[in-house]
Amino acid sequence: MDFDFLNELNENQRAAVEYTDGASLVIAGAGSGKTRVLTYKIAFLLKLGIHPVSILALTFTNKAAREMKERIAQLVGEKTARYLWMGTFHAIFSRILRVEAEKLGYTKNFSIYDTHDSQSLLKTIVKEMKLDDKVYKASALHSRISNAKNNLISPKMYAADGELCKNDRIIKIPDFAQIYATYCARLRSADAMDFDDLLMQTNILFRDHPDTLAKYQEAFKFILVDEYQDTNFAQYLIIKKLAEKHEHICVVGDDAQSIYSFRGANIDNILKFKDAYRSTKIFKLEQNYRSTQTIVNAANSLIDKNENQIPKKVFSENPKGEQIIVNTAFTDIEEGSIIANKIVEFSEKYEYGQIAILYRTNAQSRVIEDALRKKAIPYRIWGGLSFYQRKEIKDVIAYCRLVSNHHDHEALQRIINVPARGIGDTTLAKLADAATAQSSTVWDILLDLPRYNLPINAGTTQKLSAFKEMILNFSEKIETLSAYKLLAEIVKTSGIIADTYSDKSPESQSKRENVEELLTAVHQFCETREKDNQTTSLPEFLAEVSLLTDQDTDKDDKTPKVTLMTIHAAKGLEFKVVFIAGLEENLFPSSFCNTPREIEEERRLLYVAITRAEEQCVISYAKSRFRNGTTSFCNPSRFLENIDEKYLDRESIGENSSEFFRKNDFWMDNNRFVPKESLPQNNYSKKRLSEITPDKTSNPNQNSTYADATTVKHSIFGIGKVVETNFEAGNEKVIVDFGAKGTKTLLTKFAKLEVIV
DNA sequence: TCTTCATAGTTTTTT
DNA sequence: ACTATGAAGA
Repeated sequence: MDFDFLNELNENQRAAVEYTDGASLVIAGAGSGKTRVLTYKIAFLLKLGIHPVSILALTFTNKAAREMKERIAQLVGEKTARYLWMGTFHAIFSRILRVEAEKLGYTKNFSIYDTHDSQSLLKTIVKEMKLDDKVYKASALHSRISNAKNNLISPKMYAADGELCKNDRIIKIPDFAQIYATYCARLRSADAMDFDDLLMQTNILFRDHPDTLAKYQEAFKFILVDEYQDTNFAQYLIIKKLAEKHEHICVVGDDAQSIYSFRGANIDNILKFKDAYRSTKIFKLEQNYRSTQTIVNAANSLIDKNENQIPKKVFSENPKGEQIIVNTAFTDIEEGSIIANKIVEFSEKYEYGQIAILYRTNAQSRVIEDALRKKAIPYRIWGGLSFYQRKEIKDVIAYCRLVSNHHDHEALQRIINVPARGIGDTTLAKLADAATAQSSTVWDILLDLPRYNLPINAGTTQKLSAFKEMILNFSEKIETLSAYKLLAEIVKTSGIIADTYSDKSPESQSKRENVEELLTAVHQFCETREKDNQTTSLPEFLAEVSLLTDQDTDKDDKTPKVTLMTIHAAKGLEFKVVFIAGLEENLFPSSFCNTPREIEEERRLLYVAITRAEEQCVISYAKSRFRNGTTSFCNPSRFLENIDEKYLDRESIGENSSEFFRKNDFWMDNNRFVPKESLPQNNYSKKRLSEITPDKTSNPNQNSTYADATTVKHSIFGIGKVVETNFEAGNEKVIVDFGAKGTKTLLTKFAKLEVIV
């Protein structure tokens, strides 16, 4: 047998890979080849003859699962790798829950409520209970419920817990337990689970059905868990139960990279792993292959300031490398410009694709984007508003959900009047009230509308009936049509995007394209499943798509681009050059942090950010920043003091900031400081000025960001030349000649144009 | 009932 | 800045 690939591992890595006797904990420092150990271990097991379906490998994101599967496929072949149980906790256990749904009182087509659905449901409940929605905020309630579920506290247990209820009274939400109970009841009647249910219901399944548990214990001979430091109690317990029989469990993680406690992740899971599994053997991977010595040492000097951690000494034998550059900017806008300039400088040595800009919050991306666009630096953003969160996509998905599960109330509520068909809020409220009164669902009311004698006029009754018939008609085709064909029919006959055909605005255009993109995705789904001789019904597509929240749009554009993303999203990735922006108090660490424990997590977050860099790391902060509608002054982050000064190179202090401040040479525009000259070739001051005092009589081009005849690139239309620009109601419009693709009018705030130099 | 306009409230990180 | 809700007009 061919085990040559093991030679690519160092001694510790290899030991971890080859150990298959009992439980093992792999403590893997940043860049120490954690993923490699995991993939090779799975490949090793497969080559030993273990059948892929008896290996369960759990990852933190869909992307991680996908990539790991690809790498394993390279080692053992695609045909074998395909059968691995590999995916996120949520994806894997939703699969199992669909199979076992009836045991828990759900159907196999249960809906999955996303965060938005959950909060919308909570709002309804708060309203129904006539509580103050300012005291009972949906987001706060939801995170509380999420917390409870992740700790496996059911509504009953919650209500019975004196401590918890007393605490609720103290923070003035005494009715929380009741809300929680109603929320769960509503989910159940809608035949829906929220994200946290996927873990909680799995636990209930395993608790109440020992035979089922035994079946999966037997099935999964080997269990591997990636990013174990970020598991919560519900996940811990699922693993514990599944692994009980064979204790062939291997978890990999790094306590120094635990950054998801806000989601219930419990760092104790990794710190106390050896207490949970008595046979535990611990492997430590301490050699960092990714980064320069300077970067590793700087990161170490930072993380040393944390009290709670497993002792380890990560080291690098790579070249010493450059120092970490620290830049100070006067404003957030200038920060963006400094970063853009630096990228231009680096671009002689590095490709854009090797550069990443990381930040604490998504909101920070905007100014950076602006700066990059000015310099014509191509970039792509990860996260933010993802494809599946767009209105039109959510609408289409809601149709699918209602078609496969008539009791999905959030879906029904969303689309009963999309497109407008004369069924307004009042009518829906009448239906919903009746449903609550009958303790059934709106759909049940619709099925037998005349019987309930609701005060709804004949016209509306007719419309409701038509809607019901339409959905029923779709539902009838679930078995006979593929997901693609059915979805195409839904899009066509429901008229969701009908109005966008008559409208030539870029918004409608992009709506249509997004829906078409979704159709392409379904098409691909069907094709792949057909190849594997699997069925391709709509509910099956839905089951997959409900958990595909982000970053599935890897449009295979070949052009190298600078990557922008939050640090959380960057976990597990690496880049030659990493910029970390916004190192300011109240931003990083976030102002939401109060306890030392929370500060430690933020410090770990910066540790994660720094250790993404292979060769160059550039940190920056601004002295003033536009946030929440106002400009506020900020102080440099305390974490800057935490990094040993000898690894830092503080550049360009005051070079073009404080001086300008002194000279008063900046615009104070809408409470925002805009340095006049600090940005090379910038048009900000002009642009801003034009926005305050739109002057239609003057030549509009003078105010524009895009001069006439500028060559620009549009993601869809390609390369074109600017013909005309103007401002209308503060919106910048450009007319661009795309040659063969025609001349288009674009709103610059929607169309992301790149300036081509 | 739908559309438009105005106002208010809110912004950490994600499956 | 941006969205989400509410009020007024069509």
